[in-house]
Amino acid sequence: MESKKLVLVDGNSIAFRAFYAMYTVLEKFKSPDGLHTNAIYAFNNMLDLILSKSHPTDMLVAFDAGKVTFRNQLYDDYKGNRLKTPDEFREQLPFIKQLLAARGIKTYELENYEADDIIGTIATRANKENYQTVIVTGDRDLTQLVNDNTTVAVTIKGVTDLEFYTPQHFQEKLGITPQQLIDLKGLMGDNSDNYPGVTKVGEKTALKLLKQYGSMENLYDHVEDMKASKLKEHLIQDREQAFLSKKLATIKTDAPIDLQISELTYEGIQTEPLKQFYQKMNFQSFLKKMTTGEEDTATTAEDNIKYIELNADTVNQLVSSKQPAVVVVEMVHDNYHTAPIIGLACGNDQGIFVSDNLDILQDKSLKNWLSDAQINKSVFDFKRTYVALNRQQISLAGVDFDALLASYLLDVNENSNDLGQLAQAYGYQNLTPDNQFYGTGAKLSIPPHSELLQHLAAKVGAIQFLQNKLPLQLQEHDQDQLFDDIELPLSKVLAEMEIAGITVSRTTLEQMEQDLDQRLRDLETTIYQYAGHEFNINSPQQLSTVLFEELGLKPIKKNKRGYSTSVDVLEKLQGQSPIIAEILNYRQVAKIQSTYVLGLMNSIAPDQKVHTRYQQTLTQTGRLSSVDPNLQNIPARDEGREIRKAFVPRHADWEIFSSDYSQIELRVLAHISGDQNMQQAFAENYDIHAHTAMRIFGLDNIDQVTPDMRRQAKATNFGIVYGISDYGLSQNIGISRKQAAEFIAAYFEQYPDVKNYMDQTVQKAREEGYVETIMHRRRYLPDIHSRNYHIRSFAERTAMNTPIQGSAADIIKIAMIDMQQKLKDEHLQATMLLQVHDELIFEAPKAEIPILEQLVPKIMDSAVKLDVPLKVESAHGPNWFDAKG
DNA sequence: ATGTTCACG
DNA sequence: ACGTACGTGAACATC
Repeated sequence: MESKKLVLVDGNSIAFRAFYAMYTVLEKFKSPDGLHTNAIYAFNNMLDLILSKSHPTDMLVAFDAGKVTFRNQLYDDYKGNRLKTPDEFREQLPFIKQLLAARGIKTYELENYEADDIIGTIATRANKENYQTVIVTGDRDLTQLVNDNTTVAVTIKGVTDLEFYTPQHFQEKLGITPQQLIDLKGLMGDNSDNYPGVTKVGEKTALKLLKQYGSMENLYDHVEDMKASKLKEHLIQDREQAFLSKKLATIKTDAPIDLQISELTYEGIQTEPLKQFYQKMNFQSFLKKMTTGEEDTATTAEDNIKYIELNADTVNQLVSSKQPAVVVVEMVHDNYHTAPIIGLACGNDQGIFVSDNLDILQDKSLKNWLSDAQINKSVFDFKRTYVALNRQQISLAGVDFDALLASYLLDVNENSNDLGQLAQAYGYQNLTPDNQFYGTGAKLSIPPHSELLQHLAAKVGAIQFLQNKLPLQLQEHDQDQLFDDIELPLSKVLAEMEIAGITVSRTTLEQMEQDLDQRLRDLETTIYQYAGHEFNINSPQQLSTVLFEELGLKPIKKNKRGYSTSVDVLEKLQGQSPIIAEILNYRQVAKIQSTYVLGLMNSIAPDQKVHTRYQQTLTQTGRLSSVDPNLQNIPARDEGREIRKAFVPRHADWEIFSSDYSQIELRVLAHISGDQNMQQAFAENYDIHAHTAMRIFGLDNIDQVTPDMRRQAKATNFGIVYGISDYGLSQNIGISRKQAAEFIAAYFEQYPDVKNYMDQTVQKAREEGYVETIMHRRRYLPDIHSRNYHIRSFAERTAMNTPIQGSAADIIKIAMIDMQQKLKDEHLQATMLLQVHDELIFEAPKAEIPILEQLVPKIMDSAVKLDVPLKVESAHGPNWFDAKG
């Protein structure tokens, strides 16, 4: 007999997962009549996956019928802590049912029962008729139904990443049988369904008890024999509660369902209705898949785009128009300071003009057109385009839209930095992503002439498409100012800083290299002597063998591969063996040598400068990052600081000048929380850490604060900014967790509105799905809804930290734009070279230093108006090392 | 390709 | 009951 295969889907649970899996694109997925479609889309993806994987003969999607079920009669507060489901989700449910109808899949719901019970009942009936059953759900509770004929697929991440529970897998994972799951839930309760279990019994304890006693019934039969303990008391105390919880956890297998298995036959799609449905939802990719019958191989169609080859004959047609245009400068490699340009594409009302012959860039009329500020232009990645054209002595002007910057502001997760991917995410299907078009790594190659030109033309098409979508969304997010007045102007400032570059003295580095090399040899010799043999000190694995096996030291911390040998571990081992100090020293010196001395030398350009690239569309908070090389993590403390001596001005008789914001993040916190006590401390220019110490230690006078108190208060201030936890603080300053908790409580008592800010921000993230900076920079935090404590807590700390870190980033960005303008207006030779989060670094003729000492702090102070003053400190010297106050 | 360690704010 | 400080990039070893 041919075996029958049944798929049962937990409709509400999967739909809910689908909604949050695509939460960040909520506003991008809308049907023409304004309906949100993200959950419908993701749900459909899941259906495609499960159908292609399981090939069912029969299928049913079960839904919850309403809020109240028989479980509420057993226990009033069942699911009592559930938040109201968002409207954007609820409006999609009826359409998911429509989708299922068009796909020929039965749905079912039943008054008074949950979808679980429908599934449990049908699965049980199917077992009797020799079906192979697969249950798809986001709810682990359903794994109690697992048996030899029933597999449960639980979503891990999103809705297409599934974990398949068979009896074996279940056993391996939990060490009990699927049937024991209800005993487990009875003992430990369930937070998300809001029923209690036994006090102080969690998963670990419950599993231990079940492995010993087998079932709750047997456990309670023998509970009196247990030796006296808190656990025993709790078990006895909560007996009734535990059995109630077990009952709540038990899925019905005999619900009164008037549906025969024979009615569940999967009929396959109803072509016309499904097509119409996709059209109504604007699901272009699903439509395409239907009509072409192709699988999901990026079915782009670049040849839909018409273009004209750009050459001496056609260039006049392009530049004759003053109409808005799109400009694309193509380079395959990341580093646009050095990458060869392989193509150019320009589009306007005259058509799309494309060339892979770079001689055209020497054309006078084209150059003038590109640098004409009166002609509005759109690009993807202004900074990259500007720097590349600058290498051809062309000063690109008139750019008023950058699709890369816009997409980043709309959603900081959208940082693939690829136009094709971005355009596809917004529904434009005519551009192949670059990694696919050119290949990656060893397979990277440039396709032949005509294909390349077609690809460039498609890029112009994609930018034109995005230009019609993204500005409206920026407006909806209230991000016009952030885009027009901050990110786009900043992009040019950064380009100029990168092009300027900072001079690095090769001879200084070579000298350091010699010295460090000798020291490394000496340290190696000593370490080998202590160890008794040679080994690779850089290998954590080999080092841990030497320390923890051969020398018999006690491991402190584990990591995935074995025992940790990180600094904090080694510091705790100090004194137990003389080898430790030598290793710590070796690590430090080796780091300086390999990353900074040798690494930096490798990135010095022929002009003796290093030209970093600032990533403007990468971080989740709005900060910049710096790559190739990273000039934002040059050592600033201890011995490594010496490296800064190699960073020098480009002319003799010039100096390096540096200004930094003092405690900008705490000042931002004082501002946005509105906390009067903290604001007053800044208004009076108190030593903020000492002042905090005085408050949390309950002292009357700041003179009573000891250095150690100040140190602890300082760490607490930092902790607050990071979204504090008692554990984190205790680790950082080496106190007990309880003490740390007391610190935090005292802190919040002294700064009550800081506490309010933290609570409100987390609440806002839950309600709106995102948090914002003072300039409306936005970060979505879908994990704030996670059922996983760890993931959720992380999102909560992020919610607290991001507005603080991100607003500080906003402020220095404004200061940079103002500063660059001021340098120009005042005709100063001084050049802004680097930004290190709260610090700006310049080079300038000595004669201009007194001017900068006035000007830079003034501009930085007045970048924004906060309820607390900003404070800027400056220093200067013959190199970066000496330009430190 | 991924994890560990360590440099910065 | 559980396991964490927030944001980055580079070198190196190991998979």
